[in-house]
Amino acid sequence: MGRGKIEIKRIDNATNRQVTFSKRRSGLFKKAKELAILCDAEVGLIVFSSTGRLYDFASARQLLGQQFSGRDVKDLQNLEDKLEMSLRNIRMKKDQLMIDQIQELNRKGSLMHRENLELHNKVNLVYQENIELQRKVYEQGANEHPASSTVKHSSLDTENEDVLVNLELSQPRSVQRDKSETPSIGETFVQISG
Amino acid sequence: MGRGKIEIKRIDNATNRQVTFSKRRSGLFKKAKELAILCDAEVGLIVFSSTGRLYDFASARQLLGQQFSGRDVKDLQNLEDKLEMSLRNIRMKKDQLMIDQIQELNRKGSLMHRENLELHNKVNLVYQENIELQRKVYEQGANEHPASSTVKHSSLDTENEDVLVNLELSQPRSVQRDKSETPSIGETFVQISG
DNA sequence: TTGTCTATCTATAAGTT
DNA sequence: TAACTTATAGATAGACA
Repeated sequence: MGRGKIEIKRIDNATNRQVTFSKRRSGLFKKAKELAILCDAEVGLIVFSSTGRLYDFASARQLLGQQFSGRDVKDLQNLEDKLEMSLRNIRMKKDQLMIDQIQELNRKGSLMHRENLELHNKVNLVYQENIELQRKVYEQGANEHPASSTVKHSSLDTENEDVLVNLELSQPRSVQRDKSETPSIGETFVQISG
Repeated sequence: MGRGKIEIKRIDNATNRQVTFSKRRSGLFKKAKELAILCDAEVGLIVFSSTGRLYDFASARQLLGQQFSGRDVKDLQNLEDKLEMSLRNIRMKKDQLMIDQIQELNRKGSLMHRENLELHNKVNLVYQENIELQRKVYEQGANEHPASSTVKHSSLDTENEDVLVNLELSQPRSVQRDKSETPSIGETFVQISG
């Protein structure tokens, strides 16, 4: 229904596909609503785009199953079975997703922990170096300007254990990255839901 | 989209409504399928006519929820909740329907039982009458043709209890009647599913 | 009822902004 | 990218078989 006739097969061009999806989806929902009104029918429609977005419609402002006076037991049993199977599938998928994400979080957590240990060692080294430098500066200063010794100890002057704990508990920056992108060390956080 | 434009409101004429339902339903399902194919989307469509007939379509030959790699946990939780509520509603409706039908069966069963008792009494009466008649015939025959006494006892010549049991266990004729029609006594059977 | 016909209305593909 | 435009394909209301 347009300038040209199109074959009914997956549209290759992603942009065209998205545009057509948007147009046809709104057309479909419109027609579903019209059918419900014109013919006094119950209509339920659910659409997932290929990118995972959800669109749905149910006539009569009520969930499936709130008015089935006309249905017989066999039909209802059938519907119940289908819904139960869908429910099982969705639960499984959801559980798997959560398990995956927990594993991923654990993996990245342990990476971060290793990174923290390394940073801790680095800090320790720099700290020792610093003390050494300060000592030298102090000795030099004592020789040349005995009265102007003002180089203070920095905040690094704490227990090593404290430094490590602070690093582990630090808040992640807000992340919204493509999953396929390889995260650099120090950006290993995962969001549970979108 | 036809000879005239129509307003989107319930079609009053039942015949027109049915015809329009049939046409538009097939159009809707066609478009749902096209959307699924053209745009690589998951589409689920379910329609109940006002007379209670069910039509449905789900893309990709699988039940809702068998391929949701792209979905996040929040969406799936949402879907799970909706399906669970639908399931509860359908179960309740089904259970109520079955309870109603069991009650109806009990009611009609007790009617039948009463009817059987009455029939039993009637049979008893007729049987006694029969015995009386046979006796008279025998006495008459003995007077006129002593050698030709051939009137036999019929199959009614059984224990009363047996007669009653047989009546209660008799097979119903096949019934497919409108529920609103008042059944005559002796046709009080109910079908569980259509 | 169920299908066919066809004038007319609607949806939309491709193009434009 | 999203919103308009427009020519054309597609859907369908009403009539009839």
